[in-house]
Amino acid sequence: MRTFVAVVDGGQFQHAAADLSITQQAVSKRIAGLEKDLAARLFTRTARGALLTIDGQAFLPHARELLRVAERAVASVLPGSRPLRVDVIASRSAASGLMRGFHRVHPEVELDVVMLFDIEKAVAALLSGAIDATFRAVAVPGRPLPEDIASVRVLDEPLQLLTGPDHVLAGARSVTVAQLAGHRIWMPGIVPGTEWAAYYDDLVAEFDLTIEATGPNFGSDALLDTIADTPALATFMSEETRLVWPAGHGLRRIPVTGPTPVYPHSLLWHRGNPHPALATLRAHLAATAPGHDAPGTWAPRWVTPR
Amino acid sequence: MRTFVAVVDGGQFQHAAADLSITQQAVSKRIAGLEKDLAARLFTRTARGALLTIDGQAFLPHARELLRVAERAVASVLPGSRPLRVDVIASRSAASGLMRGFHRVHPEVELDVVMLFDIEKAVAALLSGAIDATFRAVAVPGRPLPEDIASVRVLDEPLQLLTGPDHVLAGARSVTVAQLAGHRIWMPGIVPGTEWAAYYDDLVAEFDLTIEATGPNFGSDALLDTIADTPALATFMSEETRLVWPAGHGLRRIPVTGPTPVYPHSLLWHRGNPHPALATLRAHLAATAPGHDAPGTWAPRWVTPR
DNA sequence: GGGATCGCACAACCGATCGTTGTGCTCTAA
DNA sequence: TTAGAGCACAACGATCGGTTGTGCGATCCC
Repeated sequence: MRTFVAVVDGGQFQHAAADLSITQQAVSKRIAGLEKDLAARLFTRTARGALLTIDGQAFLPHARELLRVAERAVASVLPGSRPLRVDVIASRSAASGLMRGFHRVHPEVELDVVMLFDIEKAVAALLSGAIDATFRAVAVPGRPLPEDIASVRVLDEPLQLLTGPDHVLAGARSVTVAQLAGHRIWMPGIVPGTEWAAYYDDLVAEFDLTIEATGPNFGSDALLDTIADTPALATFMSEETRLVWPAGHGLRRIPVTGPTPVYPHSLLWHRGNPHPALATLRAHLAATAPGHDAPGTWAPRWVTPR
Repeated sequence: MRTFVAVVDGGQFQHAAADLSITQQAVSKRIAGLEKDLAARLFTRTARGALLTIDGQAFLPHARELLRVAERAVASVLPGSRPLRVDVIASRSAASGLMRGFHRVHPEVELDVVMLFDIEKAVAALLSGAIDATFRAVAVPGRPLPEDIASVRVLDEPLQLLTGPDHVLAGARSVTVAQLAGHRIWMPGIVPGTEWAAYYDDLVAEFDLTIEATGPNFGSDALLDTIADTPALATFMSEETRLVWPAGHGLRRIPVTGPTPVYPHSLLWHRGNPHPALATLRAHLAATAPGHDAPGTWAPRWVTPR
């Protein structure tokens, strides 16, 4: 591809050969090979150089695009000034939405979004420089953050109740946390020791709920199927999650109030990280992120204040 | 890249090897080579397979994108059902704008836009199947279209006068064609025998203008420089052309009336062309294209009526 | 706890690939 | 007609990328 583009830009094989520091014969072979693979003639050879055929003209923008993408791919793992690498807790979380908003406002900032397993791995990655920032619920009890890691609260993500059509609460327009006492809340796939586990532990302790966090996570489809078919089961789900499920399931989303449990997101970063885009991200979040600790919401006490 | 993505999808080297019909050792070597080239570890090898590192996670979307682009690149020259290939007369012409509009409405239609030299080459390309459609001013006198080539008028592109700040007409809010008699209109780069040449020949014959079509085209920058600096020179330019020129040039665009010369664009295609997207394009143009032959406009008589 | 199994890496080997040099052909311009 | 520019073909050699064979560490399971 690089050779093809070089010939187009140079106008002739010899020029491209000089550009690439190879012989004209090598360029000829490369182009011949490309034309053979594509089963299409890309250049018309003239006595004064090479001109694009129609096929070549159609191929050219794709070739340039390929080189751009390849360059970005390499840059994404380059130790130097690689794209800003941000960890989010799940692709459908509110943090992911914040990053999309950031990308809309700052499309010039190259981004790579990754998803690490838990806050421990995320903090280790911050310390090692493998990532530049992470959205997490910080300060799980008994595990203070290292000195070098800074954090700010950026967003509270409200949780809603999700039930099937035959659930007792399916008809309710909203429920209070107190009303949930005694009902079975099913949260499969919560791994002990993660911040999610700590969050639900606190929620259970404070409001006397019954949360079944056991069992493997067979994916959201299986979860939704079970919730839809089991009248006695419900689950928590972020308000922002866009669900895609087959019609006819009749799933109900019910706001929870008095108070509304919110999952508190903070941005964490390494104080010594010099990446210029990190400052841009922090400034953007400070300017645009909605508030937190609003009246009528609940978050674990161990969440760092402010 | 393909191997990298296969390992990610399969979860282990062996699985990827089976997918690609090569040995596990070959996969190991490919990944090792990629990691060496990138100077980054992409997988953590475990006893149950391979897991992405943070670098690998950041790299993955770029790798997938690269494969997508490569696939599209190959498809662009595939003889089978390749993208719809449309020829436009210039990248800044109104036809180009029509294609952008089509792409907005039908983003699912894969497009390749090319630019051929003149209508003869374009018609030959239509007949050979190298392109699927072309925007041209059809029926240059003495050269009827072949039987198999169909055409419809789609758009009239009004021309404006472009002058420097010191031109006699620079202050006019609009000029009539009659007022242009005697003034020197400079249109460098018009190649004899093309439809552009035929167009200006007719314009000159009908309104007794002085158009200097001689001289090589040194690019639009040189043209604009000369127009800006030469009080006695003006040129025609499409109303839609967005100019980018240094501040201070003081170029003036002056509408031409009584009548307004318009460059008539038609869509040409091969009657036997079965490309499904061709019908989509024709339907889109029929539904959305502005009218033509409006009162107060002028186009050469040899333009196909209707 | 120890053998069986799983999964990846290293080594040796070998054919295909891709570069080189040398040469010939064709088209253009003087 | 000739000189030169520009690309293709041929022969050759180094490197690359595949294979087979084997080793090593981790996990699983009785």
